Amino acid sequence: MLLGELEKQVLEYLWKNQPADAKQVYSYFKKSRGGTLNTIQSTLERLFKKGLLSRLKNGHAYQYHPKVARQELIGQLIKEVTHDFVTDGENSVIAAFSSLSSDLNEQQLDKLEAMIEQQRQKLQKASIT
Amino acid sequence: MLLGELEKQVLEYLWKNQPADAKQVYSYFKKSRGGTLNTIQSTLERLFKKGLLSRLKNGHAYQYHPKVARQELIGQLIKEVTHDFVTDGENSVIAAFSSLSSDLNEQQLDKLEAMIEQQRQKLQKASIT
DNA sequence: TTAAAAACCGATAGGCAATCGGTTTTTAAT
DNA sequence: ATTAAAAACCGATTGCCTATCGGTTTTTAA
Repeated sequence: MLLGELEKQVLEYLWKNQPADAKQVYSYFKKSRGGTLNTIQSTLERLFKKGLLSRLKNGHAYQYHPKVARQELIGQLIKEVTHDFVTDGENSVIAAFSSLSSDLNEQQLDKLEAMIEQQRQKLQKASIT
Repeated sequence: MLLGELEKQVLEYLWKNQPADAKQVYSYFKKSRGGTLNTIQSTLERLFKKGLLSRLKNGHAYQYHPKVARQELIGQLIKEVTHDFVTDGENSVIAAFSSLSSDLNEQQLDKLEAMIEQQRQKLQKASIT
């Protein structure tokens, strides 16, 4: 899934201000980047079609809600972008790690290990069931 | 950096058969997907412009070499695709992990921990110097 | 010197984000 | 009910990029 620049920015906005209608989103971007309400509307429409937003009529205007969380989207994007290069049983995270491990400092390594531990717990519980 | 389908496939080929000239690459793809030599040539040209390949004249034809390793490219792509969504001091790997950890089984967690340990060693050595 | 091989150039098709004018539909106020 | 405003909806355009390929120029080797 390719996300345009405006799409990304609108997503960010919605993660912080949810829900919002086109007008609200527009009033936020108007200052910084101009454009028309219509542009925001079709951007929201595109994000909706991509399944990244849900929407409900509230009065006359749609209220848009993010349908995926930031982390979730990041994960999805990583999977997509790596998919063709990640072979056999290799996992994207493993691939990501071996590519990017040199960017990590000790605190981040600690954090990662803590998360691994968490995941181990989950697997443990699942295996008992 | 957006990579087209053919670009990805050509890259894969070059990682396995390096170096190669357009003709060689073409003779490989000819069977499976048809097309003309020219298509392969301009694909190689595009990859070259993107800095993913280097090339040297050998006789009359360019010899193309991958300039980035697979892991390296994966890392680069992940960074790009996550860049806009990864905030403050958060690292892409960390973000990736929290999104994708549930995909990992015990063996993979082991592997990841081993890699973390490796990275710790590196940091250790670097801090001594 | 010349024929073949390869690079180079240019054009076209197709896909997608961004943009925006104009039309239709919906809503709410009179 | 009527109508004016608001919002959705539609369609067209621009710009960027990959893929594709015909044709021309350059290079090389016989």
